[in-house]
Amino acid sequence: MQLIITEKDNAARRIAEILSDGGADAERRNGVNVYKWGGKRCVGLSGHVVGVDFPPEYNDWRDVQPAELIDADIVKSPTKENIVAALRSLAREADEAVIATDYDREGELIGKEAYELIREETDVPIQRVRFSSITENEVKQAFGNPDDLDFDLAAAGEARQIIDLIWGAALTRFLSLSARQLGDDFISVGRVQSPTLKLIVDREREIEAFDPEDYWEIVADLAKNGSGFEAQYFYDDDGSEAERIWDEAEADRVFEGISGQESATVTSVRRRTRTDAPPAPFNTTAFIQAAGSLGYSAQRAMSIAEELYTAGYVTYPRTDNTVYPDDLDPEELLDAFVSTSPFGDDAMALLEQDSVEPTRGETESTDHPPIHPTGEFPDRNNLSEDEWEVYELIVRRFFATVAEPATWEHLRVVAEADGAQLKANGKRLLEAGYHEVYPYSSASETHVPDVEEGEQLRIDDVEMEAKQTQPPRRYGQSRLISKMEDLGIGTKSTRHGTLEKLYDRGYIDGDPPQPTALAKAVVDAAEAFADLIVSEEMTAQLEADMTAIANGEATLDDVTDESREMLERVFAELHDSREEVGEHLQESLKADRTIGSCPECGDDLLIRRSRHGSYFVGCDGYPDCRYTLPLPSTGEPLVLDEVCEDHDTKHVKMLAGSDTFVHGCPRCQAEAADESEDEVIGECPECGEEHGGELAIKHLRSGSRLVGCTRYPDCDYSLPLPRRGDIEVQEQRCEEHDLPHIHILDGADDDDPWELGCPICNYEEYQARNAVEDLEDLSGVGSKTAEKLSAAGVESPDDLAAAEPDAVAEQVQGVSADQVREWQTDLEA
DNA sequence: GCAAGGTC
Repeated sequence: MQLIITEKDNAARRIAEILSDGGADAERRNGVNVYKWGGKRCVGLSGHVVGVDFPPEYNDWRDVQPAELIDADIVKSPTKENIVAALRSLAREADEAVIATDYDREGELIGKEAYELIREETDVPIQRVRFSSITENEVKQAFGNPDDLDFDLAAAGEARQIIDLIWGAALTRFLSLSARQLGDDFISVGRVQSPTLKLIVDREREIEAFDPEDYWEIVADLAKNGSGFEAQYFYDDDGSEAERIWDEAEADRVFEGISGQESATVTSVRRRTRTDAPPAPFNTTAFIQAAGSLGYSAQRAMSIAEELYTAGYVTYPRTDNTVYPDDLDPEELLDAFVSTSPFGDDAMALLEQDSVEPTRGETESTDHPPIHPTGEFPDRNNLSEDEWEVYELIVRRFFATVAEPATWEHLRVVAEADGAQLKANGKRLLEAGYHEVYPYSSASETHVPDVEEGEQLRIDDVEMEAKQTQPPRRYGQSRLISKMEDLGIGTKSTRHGTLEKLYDRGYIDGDPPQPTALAKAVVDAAEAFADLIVSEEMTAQLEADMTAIANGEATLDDVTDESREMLERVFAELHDSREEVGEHLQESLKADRTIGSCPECGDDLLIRRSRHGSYFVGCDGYPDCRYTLPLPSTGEPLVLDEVCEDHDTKHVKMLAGSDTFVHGCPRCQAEAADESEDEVIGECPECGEEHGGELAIKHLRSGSRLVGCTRYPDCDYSLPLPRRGDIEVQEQRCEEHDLPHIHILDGADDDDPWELGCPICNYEEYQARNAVEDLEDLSGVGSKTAEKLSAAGVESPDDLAAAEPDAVAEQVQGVSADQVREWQTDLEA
């Protein structure tokens, strides 16, 4: 039997299809898909299935000096047990193996990992095939000319793994230990995350150091016949054009001069035609950027693209390539859209062009094509709105890459008034070209009328605007990702994840991301003692070393030994500064948690964590001062820059994924609760009859509101109410529970309140909805299936776990008993 | 529990 190994299941399926001429069957082994036909088996890995780490005796951070990690052994162990087991068992049945992982460095290393696992089972021949895209031609060609694994290239990848682990782990542990941050809140550094963080911190430093300067600009409204347009004053500044006037008296003088004139005389008219080339095919970075301008975060854009890829609608979304491969026939792909809505007309128009010649970007690589639609067309109803919007972006980008350039007419008019020059730049779209099919890049025109030299233009109005120079802008997420690409740090698959990591570590917050005091302290410390780890130079050096290993000019040991020596020197320096570094980090951690000063003793008011893990606001003077304020029980608190004017206290935001909300000033929240009175609305269903408990609308000091029993804490019956909006009790009462209906006014539109209805009914509906949503979250239960299940009485994961598989299969069309058993196994896990 | 790199 011949065993074929690919990097992912998707590639395994497609290669099996090609090599078997569509005759392959799929079976499962250890939960892994295996495709079989004739004497062949094809299995997909899931990227790396083994990982590097230190031996277990190095696991205790307190027991091991961080520097000891530098010379510690490094062991490889399976990270995907089921796949490794499937591979081993297939290997025992094989009499030859072929490695068909991606055609790049990491693919070669993943191939070597598979090679070593197979070698532990058998000594059958193992070959390597390489192809740059999974098409019939390329794949058959590659399998007809197998080669050997490139162990030097794989070793280059291993050197990276080792260096990243040693530097990252040793320095991360050092900083975490020095600041006594050992729990979930450890302080991390790494070859990619730290230079990225430094980009953000450096920009913030520029913004903080920025000293704004005053300047003035003068704009005149000119008119020819009835047609008005704006023209801006400019002057010659050492051969270049300048609009900003730095001296107020000078600005006044120019302003008065122009204002005293009735008209301006045209001194020059220049017309130019400019072509505006269509964009290059999408690589990951360009895609993230385009999705970013539609409002998607980098992470969200990638996760939608991955779903579209898994569903078969778009190609692999992780790619650097910006040149379509030869085997992509653009006309054939356009054809696939001709009969679809809403793309049919555009596809037809593109096919009618004289030629369909795609644009080419700068990077051509061998692993995956640029992101483009596959031609498999989704049913719009099966996609969420976001998925559809991103799909449309990818389709339209493909359209744009095969469309004609746009042409613009630029018209520049200069007129003179009182010796001052005024300019107007007009822009008119002559040929829309690719803009017809790609509405995402701006095609807006600026109107300037046709004029001739010597013509008089009426001056309708003149304005002088006082302005200030602005600090540089913070980098947005997609800007950071393209900056990372420019600097060569991270990869197409990891850059968006690195940003996510910086958020998780408490280094940045908000969008555009803003660094915390901790982030600044980490960058300070690294700059002082381990400059390399915050510099893109580390990656550049590593790349050069890896190239040398791949070319056989250096060995893995040469490179890793040298790197170990450099890190030894870093630790020699760090040794004496451990306390100083730790103190600086701790001060910054405290600054990030400080919201103001204590109203009772004036000490710092901090966000603290109780022994049970819940957050609250407490005084730094504890135990002498016992002032506290509660915080909401959901989410992680984040201190905002915004300050409450009444209490000189910073606002707090609670981060809880999609339930994130701004709590505001904790003192205001507590005071509002103290001043509010409970409003009784009915009898407590739990203890009303027996003890006379009543239900009341209550405001808690933590900012939450609820309908709860007046006998609390003897009776803890309660129903949650929304955190925001005015609560309005209605006349209308619920017949079943004898409680008044409730409306929530969010202030935006008082005529259209949120009609909550009876609080008990509302809460019951809310719970039922949540249960069905939990059902949908189970892998394999789509929203349609969840609907059908709940119609059959299976309304929550608990119901499903308790259900009789055969009975469910009988009641719900399209669901088998085996399927139900599989869900039940997942539920137990 | 540390990194970065694959993949889901």
